[in-house]
Amino acid sequence: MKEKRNNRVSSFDVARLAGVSQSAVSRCYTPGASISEKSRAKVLKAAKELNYSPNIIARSLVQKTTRIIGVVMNRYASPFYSRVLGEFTRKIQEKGHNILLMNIHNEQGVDDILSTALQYQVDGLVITSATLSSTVVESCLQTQTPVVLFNRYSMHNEVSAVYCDGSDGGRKAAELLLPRHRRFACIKGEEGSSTSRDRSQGFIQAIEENGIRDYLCERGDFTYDSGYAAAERLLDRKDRPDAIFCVSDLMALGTMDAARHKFNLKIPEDLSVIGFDDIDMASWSSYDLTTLRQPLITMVDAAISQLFRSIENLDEGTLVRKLKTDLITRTSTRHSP
Amino acid sequence: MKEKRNNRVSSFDVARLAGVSQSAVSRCYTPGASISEKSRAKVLKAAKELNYSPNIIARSLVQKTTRIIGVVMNRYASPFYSRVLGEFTRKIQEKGHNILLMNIHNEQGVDDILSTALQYQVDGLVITSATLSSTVVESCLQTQTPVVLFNRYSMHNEVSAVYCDGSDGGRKAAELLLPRHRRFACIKGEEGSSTSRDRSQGFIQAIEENGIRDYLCERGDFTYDSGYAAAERLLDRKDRPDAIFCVSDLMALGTMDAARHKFNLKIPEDLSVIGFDDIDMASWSSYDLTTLRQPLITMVDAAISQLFRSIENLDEGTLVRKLKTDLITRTSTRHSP
DNA sequence: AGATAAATTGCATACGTATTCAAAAACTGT
DNA sequence: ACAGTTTTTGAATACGTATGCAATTTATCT
Repeated sequence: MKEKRNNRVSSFDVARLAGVSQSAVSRCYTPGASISEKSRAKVLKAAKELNYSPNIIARSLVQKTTRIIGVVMNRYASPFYSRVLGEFTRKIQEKGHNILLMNIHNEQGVDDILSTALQYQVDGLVITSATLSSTVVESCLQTQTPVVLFNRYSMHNEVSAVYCDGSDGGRKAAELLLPRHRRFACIKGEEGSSTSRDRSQGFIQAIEENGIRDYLCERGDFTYDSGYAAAERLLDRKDRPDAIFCVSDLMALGTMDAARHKFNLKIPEDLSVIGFDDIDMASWSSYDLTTLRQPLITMVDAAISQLFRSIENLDEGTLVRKLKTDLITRTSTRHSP
Repeated sequence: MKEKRNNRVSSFDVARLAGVSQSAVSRCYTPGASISEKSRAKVLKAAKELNYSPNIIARSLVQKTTRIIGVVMNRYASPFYSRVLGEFTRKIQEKGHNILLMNIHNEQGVDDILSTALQYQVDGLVITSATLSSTVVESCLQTQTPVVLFNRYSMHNEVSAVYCDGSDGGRKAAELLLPRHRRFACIKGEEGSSTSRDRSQGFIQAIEENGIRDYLCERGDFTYDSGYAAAERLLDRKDRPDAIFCVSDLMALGTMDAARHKFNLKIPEDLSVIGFDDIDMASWSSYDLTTLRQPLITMVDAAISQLFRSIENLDEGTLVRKLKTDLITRTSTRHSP
């Protein structure tokens, strides 16, 4: 079976029909190339007749540029990352490039995925969900493929990155809660997650600096359900917390639902909850969640412009940009006005 | 500036280092090709030393297959479509293919987007958010690019499609609500949306068949905010409805929040709300929304397997699959047990 | 018109791989 | 050891485009 389709029309076909050379038809599709109006007209007419359009794969081979950006993600079921992806595609398409979307399922397949991205000769790489092995970094350097990490950063600054200061965000959360609460808790994400680590560390450090040592910690995996479950464990205790910081909004929403519907607690009277991200749902009136907003648009802008600077002028160095979160106070927390 | 990078290592480089021909190194990466263990070892050693891996773009040119599937979407901020996208990427990657993600912003740019997808010589096309112009259909036929529409269908069955029976879903919603309610309303999506049209028609037809004529209609755009706003308009009336069918869950959630927090209504005592999709949030305990579940996994499976059947064996015809929704009854509606 | 400059054209080649084909090498059984 | 068979090999070519270059045409100016 599987007959190869050789019925694609090539530039030679339209050249023959138009009575010009193949070069001419190519030049017709190359902005700024030297071609007379007369030939252009003939070519376009023939092209339309045959329904021709240039084969980008072949073009990429000779031009050594595919106009493809690899975007590596995982869990974009998450509202935050699904908006991030939306912004990236919008911006990248605006720049006349296209997106090879690569999903990472288990952290161990990362190298394979990135290597196939490189095999597709992508012009650049956006990575939101993986730490790069040194092998991969080396491959990117060798092939001179610009890379920008999004909400990740590498310890040694050998690759560009844009991310949010999670530690500072956690600290802001603590500072908001400290005055009016007594028993603090934190719901973190997976052990290996750097974002979870930074955010919770900032929070914990700040409350420890205020002499508080007996705070509680639970772990989730950034999902609503895991937040709900973690909250159940916390609120079941007799020394239940009266303030919970969740390292993601989704877990915070789960926490609120557990508190209200399973434990019949009033928010914020009995319990303050604070999240991280500022996803759409945080502002829904059922939740009205106080949270640390990641400046999503700014972050994507920064990542994209850094990436394209590197693409257009390869000898530029790496750049790491750390942005601050904005504290968005809503009614899920008790706090001074 | 913009120096072309000619430092990529090619099969010739590793051939030279390994002391074999370029053909040999190519065969090393072609499963089933005829090559001795001895040469293979030499090649792999050299390849590793030079950190070589084959250029898929060049390979695609000769093999006439890119192993790329174009996926065309819009508004994947929406939880439903972001899960759809997640499933598609997972399945497509499992099959050893990759995804060219194309976002549609305004319905008029569709042709451009699809035509660039074709220029990239994609092996197949999944389209979730656009109706195809006849020009595009023709291009796909000419290039023999398999296409499958997702939650869209074309009137003339000339292209494969997988979608959900929206009309039947709307009817089920009506049947659930009819016994215990008196004033019905429907919140639709944009005028041009076929999914909105089917779902609302099914609903309206069913209640009309029961002799009810004075139902209300409002329009949103599938978002939470638009659902909230539409509900405000409905609930502000003195003849306010006691049952609202929304053609998407997100609008239903907005409706619930408006009812509860702006109008202080009890759900379901004062108002029943029913949605469509069964997104994650529908089952959150703050909402517990009755809804019509689209069998997302089944739908994606069907779409993928149809697509790959066409890819592997081009002479297969088109196939249209219409699936049924499942009514998921939760506590946002009054209904018989 | 003629000389010169400028724009256009087609030829040939390169991009990096897969693959056909004929030649060479490695086996097989006697 | 030898003819016959199978496996492996490298040279040559194709894929569809862009582009450097020399040749040709067209425009410009006196």
